[in-house]
Amino acid sequence: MDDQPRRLRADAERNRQRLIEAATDLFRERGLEVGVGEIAERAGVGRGTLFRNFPSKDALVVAVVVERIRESIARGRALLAGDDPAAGAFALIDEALERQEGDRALFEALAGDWIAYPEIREAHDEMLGVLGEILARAQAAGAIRSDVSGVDVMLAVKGVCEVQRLFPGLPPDIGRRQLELVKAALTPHADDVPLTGAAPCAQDLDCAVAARHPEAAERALGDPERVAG
Amino acid sequence: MDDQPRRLRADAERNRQRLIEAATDLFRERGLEVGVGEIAERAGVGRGTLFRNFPSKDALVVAVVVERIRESIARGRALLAGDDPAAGAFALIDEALERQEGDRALFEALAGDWIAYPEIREAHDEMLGVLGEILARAQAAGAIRSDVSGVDVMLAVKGVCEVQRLFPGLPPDIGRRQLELVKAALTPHADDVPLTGAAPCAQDLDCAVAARHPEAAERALGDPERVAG
DNA sequence: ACCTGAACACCGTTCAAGT
DNA sequence: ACCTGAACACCGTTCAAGT
Repeated sequence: MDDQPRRLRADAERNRQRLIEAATDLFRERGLEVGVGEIAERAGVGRGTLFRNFPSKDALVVAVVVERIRESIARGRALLAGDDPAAGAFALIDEALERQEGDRALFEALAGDWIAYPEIREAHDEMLGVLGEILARAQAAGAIRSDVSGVDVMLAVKGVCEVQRLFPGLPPDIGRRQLELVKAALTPHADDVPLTGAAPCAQDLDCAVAARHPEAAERALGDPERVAG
Repeated sequence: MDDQPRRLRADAERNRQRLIEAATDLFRERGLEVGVGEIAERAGVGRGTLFRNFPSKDALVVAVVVERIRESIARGRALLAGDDPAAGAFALIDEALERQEGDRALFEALAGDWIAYPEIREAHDEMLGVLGEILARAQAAGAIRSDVSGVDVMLAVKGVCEVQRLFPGLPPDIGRRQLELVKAALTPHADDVPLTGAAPCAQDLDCAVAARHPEAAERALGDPERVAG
C-alpha cells in the first residue's frame, strides 16, 4: 500500500546506479540495440543483477530515457518563463532537434512503440503541456497561426526528428531547412487555408497509443521483485 | 557473366511465387515482424526453401516492398502526364499517405534502415525523380514556393508518414491536418523567409545512407545459391 | 537480500540427408 | 536441383545455487 520504493541494500543501490550509468553511456553512443550482456559487463555485474533491478531491458531503457526527457521539459519551462513567447516557441522547436542529435537513445526512444510505456507517455504529455502553454502565448501575440494546436506542432517537429533518424548521415542543413518549413507553415498569412477537422489534443495521442498497445507495456514494466523486507 | 537470372525449375518457381504471395499478405496485415516460419508454413513449404529462394528474410521483404513502391511510381507518372501540375503535385502528396495506410509493409519498409538496401533505394530514387519533375512544373506555374526541392518535399511527406506510424491509432483527420500544414509551408507568400543552406538533392540522401550502412546491405542481399545448372 | 552464470525460449539461418 | 526439418547462433529472460 505504501508507494515508497523500499530502500535497497547499499550494494544493490550502487549496482542499480552503475547499470543506469553504463546503459546511459552505451545507449547514447550506439543506440538501444546494445545487448544486456554488454551493459551488465560494463557495469561490472552479472546479467541476473540487471534483471533484479529492472524487470526487462525495456524498463532500463525507459528509466534512462525519461531522465533525458525531463531535461527537455526543464528547458521548456525556462523558455516559458522568458519574456518573448514567440521567440521562445521557435527556440523550443529548434532545440528539440538539437537535443536528439547528441543522444541516440533519446532519438530512438521518442520513436516507435516506446511511447506505449506509461512513464514515457507521461513525460511526453508533460512536455506537450509546456509546449501548449508557450504556443498559446505566441498565438496571443499573433506570431503563430491560431488554428494549430500544441499537438499539431509537436507532431510536425516529431516528423522532422523522425526524418533525421531515417537518414542519419544527412547534412545538418537539411534538418534545419525542414524546421524552417515547419515554421513557415506556422506563420500566419492573410490567405491561409484553415485547417480541417478538430485540433488534436493530448488525449487523442493517449487514446491512439493505448488502443494499439493493449497492456503489453504494463506487463513489461511491472515492478521487479520488490517484496517487503 | 550473363545477368539473366537462371530459369528455375517449375516447382521452385511456383514455391518462390507462393512465398512472395504469403509474405505480401502477412506483411500487409501484421507488419514485417511476422516470422519466417509462419511465412513458410502459409506458403506450404519448409523453412529451408524460403532461404533457398531468398538469401535472407530481409531479401524477401525487399522483393515484396519494391513491388509496392513501383505501383506508387506508376501513379506518379500518371499524374505527371495530367494537365494540371499544381493539382498533380498536391495529389501525389495526399496519395503517398493514403497508400501507406492500407499496407503496413509499405509503411514500415519506407522507414528505418530499409532504405540502405540498393533495391529499395533505387525505387525510392525513381519516385523522387517523378516527384521532382511534377514539382518543377508546379513551381513554374507559381503554385509552390521556388526554393524547395523535391527532396525537401519528400522529406516533409515522409515526416508525416512517420508520425502516422508512431501513432497508429490516431484519428485520420490528424494526418490530413499535418499534410495541410505541409502544403501551407509549400505555398508561396510575399513575406516568405528564404530557406537557408543548399537545396538537398537525391545524391545527398544516397550519401547519407551509404555513409552509415557500410556494406551490410550488400551482404544480406547477395544472390542465393544460384549456381550454374 | 542479493549476486551469479548456466540454462531456457525465441528468433533468423544453415546444412546433412533425402527425393 | 530442389526440398525438408533438425540443429545452430544469437538475443532477452529465468532460476537454482551460492554468499
